[in-house]
Formats: sequence, C-alpha cells, structure tokens
Amino acid sequence: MTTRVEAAAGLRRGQVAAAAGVNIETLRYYERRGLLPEPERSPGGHRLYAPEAVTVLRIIKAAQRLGFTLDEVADLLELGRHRHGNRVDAGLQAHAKAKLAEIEERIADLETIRENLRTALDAGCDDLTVCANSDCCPLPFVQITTRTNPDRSL
Amino acid sequence: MTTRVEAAAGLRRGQVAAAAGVNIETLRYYERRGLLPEPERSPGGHRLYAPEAVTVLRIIKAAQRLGFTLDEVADLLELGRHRHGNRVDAGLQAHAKAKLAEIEERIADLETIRENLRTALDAGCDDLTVCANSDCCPLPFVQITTRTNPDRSL
DNA sequence: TTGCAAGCTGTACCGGGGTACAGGCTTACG
DNA sequence: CGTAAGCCTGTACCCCGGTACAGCTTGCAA
Repeated sequence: MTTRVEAAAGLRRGQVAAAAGVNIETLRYYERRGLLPEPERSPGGHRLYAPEAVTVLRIIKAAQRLGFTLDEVADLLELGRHRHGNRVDAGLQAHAKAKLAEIEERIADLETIRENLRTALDAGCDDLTVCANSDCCPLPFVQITTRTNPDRSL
Repeated sequence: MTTRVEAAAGLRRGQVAAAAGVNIETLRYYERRGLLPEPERSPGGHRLYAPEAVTVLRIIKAAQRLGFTLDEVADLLELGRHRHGNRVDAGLQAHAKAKLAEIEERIADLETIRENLRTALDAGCDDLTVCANSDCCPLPFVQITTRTNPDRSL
C-alpha cells in the first residue's frame, strides 16, 4: 500500500544490507561462505530475500561479537538447522563453553601485556635498544621471546 | 679457534635466525620493512650480520609481545637511533602510554564478551536462531549489532 | 520508451605478519 | 677439486573478514 516494495516478492540486496547494517558485498560474501542460504531470484537473476535473511545477518553479527569466527558461526547455524529432534544438545552450549575458555585465556594474556607495559612506564624506560642492553630494565626481553606466535585471533 | 664461524666476518642468515628463534625468511621480511638494517655482504653477496642483529630481533619480538605492530616497532627503533642528544624524550614512554590505553580498551571489550557468553551459558541457550526469535534469550542481539567493526588488532 | 538506479558476475585488493618455493649461485669442508 | 649445505632473488601464498571495481544487465518510474 504505502510503497510497492512491501508487496514485492522479496527484499533486494541493498534493502537487506541496509536493514541489517552491513555492506552490500557482505551478503554475497556470506552466501559464498555458506552462512546465508541462497535466496530466490527474480526472472532477471536478481536476488530476492525473505525477511528472515535480516535476522540471520543479525545472528551472524551477534555471534561474531561473541568471539566466534565465521566458520564457527556457520557450524552454529548448521547445528540449528539439522538438529530437528535429535537430542544432540550441547550445540551452542558446548561451543560457548569452549569460546569462553578462549576468551579468558586471551584476557589473561592481555593482562600480562598490560603489566609489562606498566612496568616499563614505571621504570621510565624510554628506549628499547638501551633497555635491551642494560640489566636495569625490567622488561622481560628474553622470556618474552619464548612465546613465539602470539595468538592474534579475536 | 673452536670453529671457523667464530672468526668469520659476520653471522650468516641461518645463524642469526636460529639464535633469535625466528624463521630465516623473517630476517629478509624485516629488512624489507625497515626493521632490520641492511647487513654487510660477502664478496659473493651473502648477508653477514653483526652479532647485534640478534639483539635487534629480540627487541622486535619483545615489542610485538607488548602489543606493538611492526610499523610501530619500526618507529620505536627509529626514535632510538635518531634521538642522539635531542631532548625529544617521551619516545617509548608516550608510545607505551598509548598502547596501554589500547590494551585496556581491548581487555574491557573482551570482558563484555565474556559476560555475554556467561549469560548465554547460564540461560542455557542452545540455538542462536531460536534465541534470536524468542524474547526470553538474554543475548543482546540488537545492541550487539551496533558495534559494526570489532577491533581485531592484537 | 527512455533513463538511471540497482543489481549481476568475476576477480583483485586491503591489512598484518609472515611463510614457501623454484631456480641458480656461493661457501665451507673433506 | 668436488659436493652438499646454505644462501641468493623474485614472487606467490597463507589466514581472516571483508571491500572494491569494471563492465554488463534488470527493474522500475515518469
């Protein structure tokens, strides 16, 4: 009534993107990654989304915000789709538990970094090269080196 | 005396990499990025590093561990090299202060995530799709969406 | 019917920090 | 002197989550 759009067979790419607050290209990207089901098409090939697509996008964004990678989000969504009656619970629960542990690890790591930075500030260090060559610097140059690959995920 | 290596004009790529605990290719990468000064060369073109190169690598790794990006580490190293007598203090100090603030922000953000995960666990949520459609789920689906680009640095 | 916005596809690029590899040259040791 | 290990270069690829763009087709309203 108000506009023709409301009566249409589905939402266009731009409408869905705007409604969910994501970039238009992101829709296509998520479709490729299997996060967003392939929508219907108009006779000319344009995607026509059901309104639920917006919800799915919001779910994806919420899950990402909880620390899940897109692959993990895809799993989570699949779990929801396939678990019709199976008592394979521990779907989100198990994943959330594991993710919580990861997050806590990451927090602990950052807290270590924070302490080291504070130490450097308190000690008045003003030049890494000098610090590394003087024994008075409290920065743990050697110990620090042992953690080779810092976990940069999240 | 013990081996010829000790008497040689400099350390080879592999020796430096082994001593600093990094991949051989990383040396070349850091050289390209301006983090490691270009070393002398043998007549045949092989790099011959001064022993200090190992220290520089350790410094780089320590600074990374403190949360600095390679670009920032490059700045920090430059600061040290150019600040011969200038009273431009606040070199490492200023950078460390800013980095500390960043780290604290990141920790706070992860703490929010942690609380949300705990909430989901406590509420027994087991399916995101269901949760998103039921008002009983405590996960902040909508609010969450507003933080568009999660800071994935660090 | 025309005209322009919006969508279509494939593909390339971003940032951050590396890692890998092919094909050829150098160096060190015996 | 021969041989193998080590190094040289350039270039491509990895992960992760997108984003951008060229060149063309559709959709829709006036």
